[in-house]
Amino acid sequence: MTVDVDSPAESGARRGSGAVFAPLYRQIKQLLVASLEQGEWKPGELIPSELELAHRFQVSQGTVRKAVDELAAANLLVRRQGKGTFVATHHEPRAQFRFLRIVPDAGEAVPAESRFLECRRLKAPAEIARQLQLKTGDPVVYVRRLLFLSGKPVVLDDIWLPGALFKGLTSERLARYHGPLYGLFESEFDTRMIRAQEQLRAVAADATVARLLQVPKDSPLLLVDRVSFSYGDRPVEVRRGLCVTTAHHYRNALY
Amino acid sequence: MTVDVDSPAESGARRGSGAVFAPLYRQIKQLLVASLEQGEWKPGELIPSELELAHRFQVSQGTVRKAVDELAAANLLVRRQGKGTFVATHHEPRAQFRFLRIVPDAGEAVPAESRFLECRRLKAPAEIARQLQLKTGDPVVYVRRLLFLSGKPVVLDDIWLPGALFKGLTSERLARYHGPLYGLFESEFDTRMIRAQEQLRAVAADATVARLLQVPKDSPLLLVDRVSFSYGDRPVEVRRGLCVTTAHHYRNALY
DNA sequence: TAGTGGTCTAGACCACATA
DNA sequence: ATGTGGTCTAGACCACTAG
Repeated sequence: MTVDVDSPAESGARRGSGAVFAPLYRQIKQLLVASLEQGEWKPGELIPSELELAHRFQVSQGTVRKAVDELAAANLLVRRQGKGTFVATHHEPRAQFRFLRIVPDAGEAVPAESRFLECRRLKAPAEIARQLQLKTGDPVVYVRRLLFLSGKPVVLDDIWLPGALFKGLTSERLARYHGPLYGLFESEFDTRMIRAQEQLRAVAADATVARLLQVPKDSPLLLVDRVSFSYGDRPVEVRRGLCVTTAHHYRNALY
Repeated sequence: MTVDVDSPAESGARRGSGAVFAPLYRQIKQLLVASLEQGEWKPGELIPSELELAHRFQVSQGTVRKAVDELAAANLLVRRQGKGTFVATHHEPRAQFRFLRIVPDAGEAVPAESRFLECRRLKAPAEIARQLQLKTGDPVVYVRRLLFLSGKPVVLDDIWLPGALFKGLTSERLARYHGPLYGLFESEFDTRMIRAQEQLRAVAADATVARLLQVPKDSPLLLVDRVSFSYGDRPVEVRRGLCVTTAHHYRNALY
């Protein structure tokens, strides 16, 4: 399910040898991930057919299929019968709500609208640096934005990104863009968010936050601390969201 | 992934006919779920081998394998190489943390301890009845309990269960039991929780809750509204948890 | 040694999309 | 008509478990 880096993974595809540390299809999977990471196929693009990949890697179609199956289950690839297999993208509407879990209590989920309040470079505080696997003081981009749902401010996000990856990111660039933030990141900065880990807590609104979210001071807010990862489990975003949950909630499914 | 009820599902397993509404392996899957639901194999028990099931259903081993794969992915079955395939159970430690998402900010997840405050029968309020797909006034069992982590009260749960399914459930029965609640439900009441849907919000503690959780009145608490489902997407539990998130948090993974 | 799930293959046919 | 993924089969062999 996850994007494991679970073995040395030789390139030689020998059948059932025993000297190989991972099953063939896992090796194929890692080769495909490597191609995705290196940008051989961009988000939204068609990848080669199963038969073509089978020839390339000198394995049977069934083995490629199993590798692709796992990548599709992990939302890295999307299969479309009759058309082919595509690299998943944060631009397709289907992917919108994978990382946006705040939905209205009643009615349909509505596309969110962003207002960017701040965007500036700064030296990473210790805690942020740790989470991004950087050194304290390394350059990071800091973004503060308000998320509006049905015209009401609902979420205040503070976002930290590694400066090295997001060089051209500015207030103007953000203001011009409309759509999911992760879409922008993948199109303009070659950084694709694959998975994220979140910690949720309830906190009281301080004066500044209360003003921005138009709620009374000390109102209970849902705090969502997120670290997002790209290929190879590299952390590439720290996000701290404060959500008003009077008319919205965070939805989750347990299996 | 989910336990779909996605077709009329004939029992006849004819190969690639076209008159059949679901692929063979989906039909097999539904037949397996039916056997689980009817208790042919109990939680923790070994189910027949793939070859045996293939003979029973008159399909190839590969088709059974695909059906079992999906059921294992949905956590209904557990495969153990060399031993066989087992019915998943809430008793095995592996399953504990699937439905308990509250973990300490630091240190390892510790087994939770329950103190039951109340357990009584009552007529279902409208909202609870709706969520349990009962009629208002139908009998339900109401349970209130405190969850302790490392000796501290952390979660106050209010739980509603269909009275028809939980006839013998009493305070004494609960007090005697140690372990996960869903383990008790599956062993003693033949009701297995398969999946759940949650809504999270931040709220302020009222006087009663504050006293029970040993926090100041109006402290921000994490409210977790859960509906749990058994086989066939039958709702069988409504749970409303209030969590102190000063030293703990709700953890979640996004893919 | 025997039985189980796990991997891999090769080939057939179906369902869907496009030209 | 062609090419894609989706399903199904049959058979071989591997890895793990237990008697």
